Amino acid sequence: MTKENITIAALRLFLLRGYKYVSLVDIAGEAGITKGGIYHYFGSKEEVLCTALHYLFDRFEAKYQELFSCSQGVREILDTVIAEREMERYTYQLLGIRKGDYRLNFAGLILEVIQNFPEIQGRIDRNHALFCQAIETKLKQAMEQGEIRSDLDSHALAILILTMLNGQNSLGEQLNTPLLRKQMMDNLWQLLDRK
Amino acid sequence: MTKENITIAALRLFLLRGYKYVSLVDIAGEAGITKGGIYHYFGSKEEVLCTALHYLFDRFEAKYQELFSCSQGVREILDTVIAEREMERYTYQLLGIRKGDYRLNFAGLILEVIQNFPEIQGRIDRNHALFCQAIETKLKQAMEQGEIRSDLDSHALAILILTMLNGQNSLGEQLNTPLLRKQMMDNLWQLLDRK
Amino acid sequence: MTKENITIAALRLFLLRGYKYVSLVDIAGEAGITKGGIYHYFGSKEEVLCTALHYLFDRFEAKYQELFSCSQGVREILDTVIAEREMERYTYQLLGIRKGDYRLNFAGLILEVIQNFPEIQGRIDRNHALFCQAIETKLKQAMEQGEIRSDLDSHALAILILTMLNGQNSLGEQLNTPLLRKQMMDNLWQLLDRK
Amino acid sequence: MTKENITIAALRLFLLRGYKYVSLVDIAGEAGITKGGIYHYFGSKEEVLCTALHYLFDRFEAKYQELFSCSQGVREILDTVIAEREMERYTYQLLGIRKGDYRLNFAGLILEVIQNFPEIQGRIDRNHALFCQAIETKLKQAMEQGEIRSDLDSHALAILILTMLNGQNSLGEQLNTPLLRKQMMDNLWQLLDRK
DNA sequence: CATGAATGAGATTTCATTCAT
DNA sequence: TATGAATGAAATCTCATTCAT
Repeated sequence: MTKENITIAALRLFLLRGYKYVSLVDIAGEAGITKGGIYHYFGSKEEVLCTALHYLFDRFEAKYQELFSCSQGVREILDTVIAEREMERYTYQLLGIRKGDYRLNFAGLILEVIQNFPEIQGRIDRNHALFCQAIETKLKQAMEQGEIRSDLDSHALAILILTMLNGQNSLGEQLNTPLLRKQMMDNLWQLLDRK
Repeated sequence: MTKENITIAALRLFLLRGYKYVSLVDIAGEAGITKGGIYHYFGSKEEVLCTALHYLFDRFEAKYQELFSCSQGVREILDTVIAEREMERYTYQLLGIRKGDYRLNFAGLILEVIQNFPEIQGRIDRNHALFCQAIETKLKQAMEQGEIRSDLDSHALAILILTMLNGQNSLGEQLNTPLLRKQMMDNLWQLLDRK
Repeated sequence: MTKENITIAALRLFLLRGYKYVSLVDIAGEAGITKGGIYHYFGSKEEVLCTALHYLFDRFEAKYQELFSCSQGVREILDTVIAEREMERYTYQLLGIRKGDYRLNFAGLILEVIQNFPEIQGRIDRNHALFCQAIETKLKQAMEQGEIRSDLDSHALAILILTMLNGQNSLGEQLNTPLLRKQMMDNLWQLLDRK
Repeated sequence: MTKENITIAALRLFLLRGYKYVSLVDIAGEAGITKGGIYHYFGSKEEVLCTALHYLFDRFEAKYQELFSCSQGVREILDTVIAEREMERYTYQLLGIRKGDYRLNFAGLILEVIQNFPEIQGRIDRNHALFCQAIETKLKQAMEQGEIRSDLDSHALAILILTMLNGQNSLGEQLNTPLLRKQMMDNLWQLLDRK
């Protein structure tokens, strides 16, 4: 219970500011305990990071399955993921925060971690791979059922979609509005649509 | 002269490891002076960061102009930028390093800065905006000249391209190979091509 | 029962690493309980130390009596104590360890305690005094019976022997071999021998 | 200058209380600077310890040479070293303290270090070896010149003397008085004297 | 009896910053 | 200009101790 509190508090702060900008005092305060208490559950700050990211990825990966193996059409799913930023919404819900309160930065944390904590790289890569796989499977289905055009490479398409999702995080607020996301999605659909 | 040395040394290290993972001792060492000396040219570490980023963006923005206002066709330009990662290559050249030596992480630095240094956000947004503008102008031209289809919104397209570029940075090595980048580019062209 | 377990576990670790290098978690682990449990039997870590040392000294002092009041000649007893390091052997047996497993450092623990825990100094001094007394009594007997020369001061001799025993502990392995100990003993006998 | 100040301050405190009982704040205070300043000269607390011990041993070893290669007779030298505790007196002088101010515990520090800092063990062993060598050489000379009896093993004798010196440190004040030390020395001379 | 959660004081270490020279 | 000494705040981490259960 307390361990999960700490994990979630840490995750919230790491996503908000980045690993190096969050101190154990911050985490302890957010989790409602004291600094030393964290060491009852974790051996080091880095272990908190690992646990937090594994926690997040476990849930993300279940969420990917749920999203892409449902019976909805590809268009609806992509709308949910790209235009409505479902993963971001889900993260807020997971961490128990309302969207207006904080501005999370998932991509930033991942990039910080990738550069400086080699031992978590494997998990990040696996997460990316699972996400691609989920999209790709759905795309293949859709191609077989004539829902989208079938002369494109489904693997490359899946990566393109992942790339777009990651790229959205780097944009400032002016370039990341609901309207613009919807237009990007429309463009993507122009590409996929079977005419 | 010394100031530019420091700026470039700092930029190299910031891109390599992220702002918080680089100390002034590191920068001084890389620039061939001592820690105290940095304070002759800069008032604080944050000022070094600002200067370095402005330095980089100044050159980036000139580079955008050069890339997108040349007489080449859109396809060739996008190939250069997306598949061949021209901006990355250019950064290496600017900092006097060979590509094999280091692995830069532009997106990571930007996201770190966006989260924690509000005063540089403006410049980042401007940089994004200028990049979009350059693409957009080129796209409009191409539409007028019948080089690409003209029924798409050029602004949204430009943002889509920027998003893809940013997103590439977040991918691990397995998902960011020359071949995959080429396939992504092919997919993009399927969308743009006037059939 | 449990209390003696803890006492012995603590003694083992203190002798092995020194008081400050042993944590209550270590002791609890060695004793097969948890940290909190120690506080049922002891009021503080320092109390564990005191108890452990008193435990050791109680047995040491009984051992001195046994060694020096037996009917063996002085030479044999000194051989046992100096050349064969009987007290060390006895300590291993007391703590239930085989000699190869660990390398105890009795002198180190005593010196650490002497410097930093004044309240146990009395017991250490008493232990030294009892040891001296036991030797001295035996020496006097041997002088009366013409076993050793009788023109030396028995008190000073006893202290000299104690000093040698203490000093052996400080030596590295190269200067503390069975052969060298035997030679030291021979030299000592040259001094004592009635010619 | 400052570095030597820190080294000496640290040495003083380490000898007084033991490594683990001395904090960097203590050392900094004793040296007249602040905690952080120590890291200008030393990479870690352990490095301070190493430097301090090497500093001490360098001077000790020079002192051994001086003591044992002078033209005085063996008896006088041993009196100086054993009965008058010359090395202790010299240590006080080296660290700039008067004997009454502190009670140094050289043997305790050495034993703590031997157990817990393997990388300095070599130096300690070398120090012991050099000390033995110096005594042994002097003893051999004295045997040749008929100053002491020549039928004893000079190496074993040297170790016996070293052992006595080390052992003295472990004794409480009641067993380590000038008078008792003098008597121990007399006993030793009974052994060495050519009759 | 015993556990495990939690605290809080203190330890080592890092590092941006200042300043005399 | 530039250096190197020094500071001080803050970060990570350790651990004896307390206490509810």
